[in-house]
Amino acid sequence: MESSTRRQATRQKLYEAAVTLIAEQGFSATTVDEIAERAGVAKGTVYYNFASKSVLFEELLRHGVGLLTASLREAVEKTAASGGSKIDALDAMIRAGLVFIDRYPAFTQLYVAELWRTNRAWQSTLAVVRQEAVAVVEDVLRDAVEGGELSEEIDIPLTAAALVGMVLVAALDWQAFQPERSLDDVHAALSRLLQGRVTGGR
Amino acid sequence: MESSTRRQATRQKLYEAAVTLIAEQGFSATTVDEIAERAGVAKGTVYYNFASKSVLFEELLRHGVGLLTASLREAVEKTAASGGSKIDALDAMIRAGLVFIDRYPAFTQLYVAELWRTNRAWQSTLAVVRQEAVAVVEDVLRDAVEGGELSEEIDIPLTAAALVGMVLVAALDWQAFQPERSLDDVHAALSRLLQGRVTGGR
DNA sequence: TTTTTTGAACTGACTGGTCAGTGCAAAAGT
DNA sequence: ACTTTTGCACTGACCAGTCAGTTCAAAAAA
Repeated sequence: MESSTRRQATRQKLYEAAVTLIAEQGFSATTVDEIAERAGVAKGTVYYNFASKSVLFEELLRHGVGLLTASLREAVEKTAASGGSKIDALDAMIRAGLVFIDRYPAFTQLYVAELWRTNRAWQSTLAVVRQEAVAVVEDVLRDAVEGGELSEEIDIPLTAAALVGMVLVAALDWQAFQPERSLDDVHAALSRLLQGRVTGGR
Repeated sequence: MESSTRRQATRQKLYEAAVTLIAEQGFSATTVDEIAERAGVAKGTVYYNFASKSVLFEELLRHGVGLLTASLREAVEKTAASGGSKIDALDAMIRAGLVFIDRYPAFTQLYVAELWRTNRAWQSTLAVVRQEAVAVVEDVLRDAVEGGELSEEIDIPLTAAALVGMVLVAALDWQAFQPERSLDDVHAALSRLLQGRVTGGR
């Protein structure tokens, strides 16, 4: 419907306004009035589209992680389609992660800031979407072990977490403290670490 | 004398109260009343000891990162004293980082949540203490390159950031989503990644 | 007509920060 | 010895301001 797309557009504007404000200030410090103003809509519109400030935030989280997950999956599929190894798929995911963070730095920032918090209303939502994203990495690691590309000794959940952390923190640090570097620089450094070309690797 | 230690003890109690509350709820969502109550002092005492809620938080950040930095440095020195290589020093720092996060999970959580935020009062403070901590890692990497243990091609700032991220995220994920794992498990997984024993490493 | 948005007024709960006053141990005064 | 003063550390009621959420009549799309 036409009506549906109009609402959709309004919601999108609210997402974009909320994500930057919350990334900068945090959830509690961001007021609904600010979000409405930045989105260029009336306050009433916020409450017409979302039941509450928390609900807006939760849907924003789902929306954002959905984009990331799709992007990671796409990277894996493309690698497979062009006959790459599982290690190539891991490398492609690193790049996809960097591109995502480069495109949506505010979302990433906010995600990291909230992920490990406890006692928050959206904690369970967050645990679910996190698992969806991490699972993509874990699946590739698992396939790589089964295919003999990786040692059977590796600890899949922990290694996946470490890889995600490597990308996440390197990218955020890049944006915040070394913005002059290029995406390729960052990718090269991470790739090197992944492939054991930092510490000799025997 | 006596008075000074009394103040010190009160400030310590306030740090401990603030760190868990802010880690759970975030800075803005945590009220000064809550901090005072958890510390077992009156609200006025908070303002007797700290100029404002923000100042309390800033000093808390300095205090905590100071502990971490000291711990990392100690790990490096011990390795050097027992004749270990620079790679051994890196590994020892990984463990020291894990031990720190295990001991002060709330602080770590709060640090990560605030580190990449912009437009916050304590942003500059945070940039300074971050650099102090990261510099310890960078120094070891630099020594390792000079000593020929690491390739000259590695990008020291980016690799340092990636290593820190690897430890940080793996540890927080361990605490939040896989608490049944042991510190040794996590250390082993990270060690393997560092030493290129995940992706064959040729 | 129906859906969506507007925008301003209002409420009630909550919060950072203030300040006059309390308790008390050590120093000063006698 | 004993009284008085000093000032540090702490207290908690209080205030002025803020914010999420509500309401609603009217306008603007579609």
